[in-house]
Amino acid sequence: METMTPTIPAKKRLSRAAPEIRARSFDRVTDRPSQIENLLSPKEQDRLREIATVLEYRRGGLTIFSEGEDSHFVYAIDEGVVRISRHAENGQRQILAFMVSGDLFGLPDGGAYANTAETVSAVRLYRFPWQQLVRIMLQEPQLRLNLLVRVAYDLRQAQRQIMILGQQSTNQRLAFLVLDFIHHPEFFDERDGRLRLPINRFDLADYLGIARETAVRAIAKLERDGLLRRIDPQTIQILDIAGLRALQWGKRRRASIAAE
Amino acid sequence: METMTPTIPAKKRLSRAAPEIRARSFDRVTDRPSQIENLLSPKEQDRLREIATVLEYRRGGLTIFSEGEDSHFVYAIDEGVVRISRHAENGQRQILAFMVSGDLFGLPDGGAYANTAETVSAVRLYRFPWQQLVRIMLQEPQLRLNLLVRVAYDLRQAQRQIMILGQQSTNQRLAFLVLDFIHHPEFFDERDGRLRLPINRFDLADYLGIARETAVRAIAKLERDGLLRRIDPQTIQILDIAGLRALQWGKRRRASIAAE
DNA sequence: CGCCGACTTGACACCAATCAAGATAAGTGG
DNA sequence: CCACTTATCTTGATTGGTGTCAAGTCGGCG
Repeated sequence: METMTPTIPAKKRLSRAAPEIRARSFDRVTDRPSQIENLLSPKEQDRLREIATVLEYRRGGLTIFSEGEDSHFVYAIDEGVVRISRHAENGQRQILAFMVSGDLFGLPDGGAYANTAETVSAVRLYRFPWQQLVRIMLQEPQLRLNLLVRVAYDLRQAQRQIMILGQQSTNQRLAFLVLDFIHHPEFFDERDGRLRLPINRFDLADYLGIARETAVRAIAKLERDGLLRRIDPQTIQILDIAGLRALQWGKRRRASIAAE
Repeated sequence: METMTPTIPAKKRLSRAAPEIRARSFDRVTDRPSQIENLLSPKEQDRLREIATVLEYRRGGLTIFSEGEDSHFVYAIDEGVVRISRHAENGQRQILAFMVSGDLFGLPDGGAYANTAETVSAVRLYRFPWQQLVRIMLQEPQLRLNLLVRVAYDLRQAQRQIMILGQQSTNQRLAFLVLDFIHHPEFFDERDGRLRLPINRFDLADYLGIARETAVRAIAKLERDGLLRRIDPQTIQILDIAGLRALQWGKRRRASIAAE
């Protein structure tokens, strides 16, 4: 819920007078819970439950829907992890987001799904018929506004991902991913510092926009630096959270001089 | 308006049985006009005009708002180009999008702007007080739904940018940018094939997530390959659109074997 | 036990970031 | 209008990072 509103130094604004020099600034991490329960009144939740179907996927690797298919349903995750991806013509896959419990996905784009959704682990989710959802929204103004808030939140997250892919080095990207997962208690055990990565190296690489081997090497690098330790391929122990935080916003290879 | 819904070959879906091999697929380019006029009825446009203020910025490089500032207004562009960017703590800047006439920006995120908006050229835009806009939306259900559509569209665009940054090579990214601008008649003259790039190399690089010099070299490369020709730094002549299209989805350095 | 898939590490080539320097264009003031 | 300043664009040389290929290890499962 940390909606930080830091002040920005006006004099450090990028101006014509400081050419080819970038202004020093900050990043607002829009990192707030996205539980559907937090956004809906009990009454609205009841309305939704009436039209919801519970779906169970017993293992990972199953397709919920594919990009280009006609879209009739919207989904909300009750438990498990789902990957949202998009494929290029040449077969390249980019994972746009990992969805966890409480997240919403499958909003239609011109009647069709824009992305592909697949299970990463066993998943239980709610399925809402889009047409009925629209009908309810017409009656419940607040619900529609909440949906807008959700989409706006997803947009912020996507923009954050653009920042990471466009500006951060491989190691920094990995630090982001690790720190993101740490916020989910279902994966991170605070007592022993162990983090279970629910995704394999392949998905991890396609999410960070790097090659599998590079992802492995990045993990090995963080291990050499004493920031974490590999227990097994799916489990790591976090040794230095502060160090990870320092890494994620530290200087990049592509250093840009701040306007002083 | 090209809402393509290509069929997806079901057998080429990624499966556990084909490990470490990525499925061949496609990309749905959600490339449709985003003119506010197309989405609103005359009546709704009138309601909006009542509360709108027209702002004029005489040159580029001016700040409309900065990330972290309290947000009270939403903006729509009538003419000119605006860059939406976000800054990291270490001073790195990522340009998230270039907004042109008809585009909407400045939606608040928890009462504050999540991004920075600056003029790239002389700009005329409409400014809407957020509070009044919310009031109108409560009375006009359709308007709110339209706003949702707009945000959903922006989300698709952001996801497209994630794909480009995560999967495409430098030359391919440049091809994307060029082909995007070609769709805007205000920049591209179909008769002589001349395209005026309204942004400088610095902005271009920060948008594509590369260094300035790399952007220049990428342009030089496309020129050597006969795809375009530099008239002056801000103007290029497109010589081979088909070649650019082939480039943007062609094989990447990070080649992934398609499941055949 | 043998197979297969996921993970890991090494070698190498290539691309892109960086540093440096120069060329061109755009303002600015006399 | 010109001299001067400044910003932007461009190219070269160098180095580090990362994709790719190849090989090997580990663990699960039949």
